[in-house]
Amino acid sequence: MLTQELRAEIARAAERAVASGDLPASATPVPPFDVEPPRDPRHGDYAANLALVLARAVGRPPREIGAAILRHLPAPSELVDHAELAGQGFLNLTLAPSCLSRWLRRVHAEDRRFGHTDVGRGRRVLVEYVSANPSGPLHVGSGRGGAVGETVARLLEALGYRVSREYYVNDYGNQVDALARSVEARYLEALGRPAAFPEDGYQGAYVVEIARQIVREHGAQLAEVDGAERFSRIQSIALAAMLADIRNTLEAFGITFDTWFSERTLHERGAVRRVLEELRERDLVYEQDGALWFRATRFGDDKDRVLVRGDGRPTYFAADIPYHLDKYARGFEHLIDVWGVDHIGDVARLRGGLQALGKDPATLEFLIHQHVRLRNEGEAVRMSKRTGEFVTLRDLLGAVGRDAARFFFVMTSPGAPMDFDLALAQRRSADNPVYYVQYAHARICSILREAERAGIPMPQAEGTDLALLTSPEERVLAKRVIMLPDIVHAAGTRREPQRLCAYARELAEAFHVFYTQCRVLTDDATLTAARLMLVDAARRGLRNTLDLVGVAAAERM
RNA sequence: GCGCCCGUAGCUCAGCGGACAGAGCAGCUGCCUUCUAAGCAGCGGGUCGCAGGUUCGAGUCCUGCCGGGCGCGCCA
Repeated sequence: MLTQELRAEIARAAERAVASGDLPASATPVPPFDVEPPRDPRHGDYAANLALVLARAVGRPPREIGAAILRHLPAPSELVDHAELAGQGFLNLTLAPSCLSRWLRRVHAEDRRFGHTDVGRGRRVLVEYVSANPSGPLHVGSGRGGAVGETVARLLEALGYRVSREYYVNDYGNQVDALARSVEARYLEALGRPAAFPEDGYQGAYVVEIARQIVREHGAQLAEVDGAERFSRIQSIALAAMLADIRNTLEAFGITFDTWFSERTLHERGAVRRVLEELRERDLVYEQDGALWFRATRFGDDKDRVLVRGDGRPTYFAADIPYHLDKYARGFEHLIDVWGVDHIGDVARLRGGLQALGKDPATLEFLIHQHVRLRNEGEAVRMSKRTGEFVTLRDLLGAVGRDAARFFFVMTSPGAPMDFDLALAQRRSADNPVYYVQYAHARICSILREAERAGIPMPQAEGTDLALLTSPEERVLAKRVIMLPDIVHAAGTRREPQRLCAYARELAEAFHVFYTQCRVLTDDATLTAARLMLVDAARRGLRNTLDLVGVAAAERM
């Protein structure tokens, strides 16, 4: 990362200042400090706050410290053209032309890997997301979880982690039982037989559709078999149908999971029972009112939690503990659960359950995303899964397309509730920020096609004089492109995928401004070569950013 | 009542303890015989919910309050 190079350069200057007696020894070891682009372009390309950070420890005014560091900072150098002391003690740096050139060449050399780093060092991370109950089609809230989870997974891969994507299938318990009873009733109805539709049943048309599918494939045959057997067979058919639908929808959304983990298997192979026994041995459970309770309050939860109900059936929580133990057992060092806000109350108990069994809470992380409020021309769209009146993720994809949906879901902070206005997103117009970014990419591709048509060869990294790129528009574009590694690092380590969308927009803006000010294909062959390399670097930066968000980098629009 | 999250321009939202708080939309004004006008340039628009505190420095961190959302089940 460029900021790391600059940070190291400034830290070395501070060390030299200490060595020469210009700064007291208390300035070393050099503490962490920020190097970032200032808001005001008059403050240079990057600003460092080391002098301000050191003021307290050194006991001297920041400007005095900054002046001492500045005296030992070589400039002009290959990295920094010039540096100046400003404001309360900022060191404002202007990058050397050779620095921009070197990084632009790096963009070409690394191509699809530009922006990637290796802070993860191959550590294994499991990202679990979506994990919606297979009792109905995915709704738009799952779309947000999917987009956020997928982008976080891609960010972590770009940071050098080995990432696995997992969907936890709740194929056990009340909800899938209700699904099976609903399908069973519709099946019997379809055969013209009397059937009472269950009170807690799912009303949606998809239930009728699954019932029809069973009629097509099995006729009346299943109606003849014994009740328990029939229920079980219908349940597995219904489950398979729902999961196929969910999987297809997610694939259309650009998301593919490595693992679909079945909750049922945890019960069947005794993993739930073993965890209960272990908790009992450690005296972390007690019986009350016929139920088995976990002493969650010992681990920071605000009340104890039921593991086994009075009727002997384990709760969802009881299976969640062995599920997460299984993740660790499979070799993952760090777990990220991307959950909807409706599960926020379950975080403390799961954290407590795993802590009780010796797992380090720091290795289990929750990324909670808030609700999506659907709107149509500003008016709220009512949704209810039970009555079947809701907008599915598939509906959304059909209406606004995958690119707009992915970009919109990632664009806002996961922690803030978001409004998704269907009518607005359906208007395929400039209102939509995703087009602004895609359009920049398409324009670059158009220039490259035009260059090819005119027989202008793509410049080679060696022999192209990038020092010709001196106008403000060219420098801003170059600087934005080479920021990508820092952006990916911040977005990934802080789990703030929305930074990618903000950056994509800024990079596109820098290109559009450049485009209106600077002509790429000119009679000047050396300038043309330099600008071709610049826009080709911008193309790679935009494409790599959009790849992380899951949005297509359109070559024509 | 308790817990978590959110309060930033008319609307939807960005904003990494740093310098004069930004974008898009909406409104108004200009710019296409030249690589895509899905673009660019400009004009307006703010007590960053309120009050304290920490800090050289707070929209950002801490505390309290106000407003909103979600959760607080032997549902998932």
